[in-house]
Amino acid sequence: MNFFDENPITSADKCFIQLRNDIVKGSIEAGSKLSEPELSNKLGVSRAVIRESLNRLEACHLVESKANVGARVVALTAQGLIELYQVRESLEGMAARLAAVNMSDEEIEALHKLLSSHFETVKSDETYYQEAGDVDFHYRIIIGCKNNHLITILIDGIYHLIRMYRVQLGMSGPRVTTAFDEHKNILQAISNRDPDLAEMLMRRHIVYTRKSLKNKLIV
Amino acid sequence: MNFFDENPITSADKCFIQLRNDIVKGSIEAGSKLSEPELSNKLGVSRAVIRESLNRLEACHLVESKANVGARVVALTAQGLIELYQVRESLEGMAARLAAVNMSDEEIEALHKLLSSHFETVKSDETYYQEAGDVDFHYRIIIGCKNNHLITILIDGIYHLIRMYRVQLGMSGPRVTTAFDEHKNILQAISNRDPDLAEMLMRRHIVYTRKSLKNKLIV
DNA sequence: AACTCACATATTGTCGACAATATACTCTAT
DNA sequence: ATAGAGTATATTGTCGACAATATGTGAGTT
Repeated sequence: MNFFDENPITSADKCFIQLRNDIVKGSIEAGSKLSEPELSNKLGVSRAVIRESLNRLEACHLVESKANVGARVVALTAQGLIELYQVRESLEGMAARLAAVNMSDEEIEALHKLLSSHFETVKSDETYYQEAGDVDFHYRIIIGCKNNHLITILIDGIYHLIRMYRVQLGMSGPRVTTAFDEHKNILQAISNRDPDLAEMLMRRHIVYTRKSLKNKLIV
Repeated sequence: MNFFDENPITSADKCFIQLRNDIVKGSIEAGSKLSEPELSNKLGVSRAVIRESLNRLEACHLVESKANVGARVVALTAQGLIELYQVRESLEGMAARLAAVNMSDEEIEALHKLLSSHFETVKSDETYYQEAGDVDFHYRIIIGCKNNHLITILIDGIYHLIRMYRVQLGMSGPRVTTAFDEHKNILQAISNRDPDLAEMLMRRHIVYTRKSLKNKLIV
């Protein structure tokens, strides 16, 4: 029997992750066409592998494809950003609600420590917080909700699209410290096992973020 | 130039729809293995087409697959049902909220008429309402929210899984008339352009439904 | 009898080729 | 010169075959 049950990573997995990173990062630019033969050459795999990767990318809303025409990277639009954040508000609000009930005391304790360490970093370096810290905080609450459907939809489904908007529109700025306080309050509600308040605060937090993004989107 | 821009349906599309129906209906039973060669023979298409269909079914959470092992139809569990309905509560609540703002007066008027016709049917035949009427009501509100992300996640993503639970666990019974009243109240809130109330009523409606399902699930 | 290891079988992963469809181009007619 | 039709090219959709991995079977050992 194998002790190390390491899950095997297929070519399609690697291609999918590679392409996903390139798209989020912008190396493959938003709205551009994804030619199967071209990618096949570039990545050194067969078209079958590329096609499977593209299907998965479509499932997480990073590409759109039409039959007999092909796949394109999604376009980043103001409307799309708003719609995405409305979905996020809804789902992460529910995640916070469930986390207030389902997170273990250990997880909550660990999250307190994470926020403390963020506080130290915030004072010295603003950028770190926005790029990794915020993501990490939300990530832990999503995991803490213990609802596998919700986790899948958020992490596999829309998380990377959110990252794509953040990376390519360059999120950072004056919201850093206020966002930090909002995180603190959300965690407090979860610590108090108050689902209603946790959901409300998370939704407000996301609405605020959306509004601040909207301002910057004079693209 | 073609006048009728009918979108071409590929073999993979047809297979996907066929398999989806069979899974929802239970012809392919929950939890069973989906063998690629077997399906390939049965449906008379190549494995490539089957594989693409299976990938799409995985994207709507109707099958789960492991690398080098294969795909299985999802199992229907009490826990899964609860998780699914929590997601539904969150997303359809948001849909109702947005519908209160974004639905056109014409759409609202049409929905009033739909409910009236349901009322007639409810009095004579209970089953119709639960199977088609309820679905149709929710469907129209989802479309009415005008948020394409939300629409995609609900319709393409989890709608059919909900149907699968409903069909295979046999939903019907004493909730018919109370559910009808709840629909009426939700629509009233939307008519009044009251997003907060619309969301709250929709969420309650779904929570009630979940609880009544949970009672029947002594499976 | 139960366990382990090796082998045989079946299934999934990947590939290259052909068919069907869409796109780009050229040539003609107005 | 422009619009349209027809052809040429390229891309996507589908297929069958081979390679890699997992599953099932049976012999051999304790």
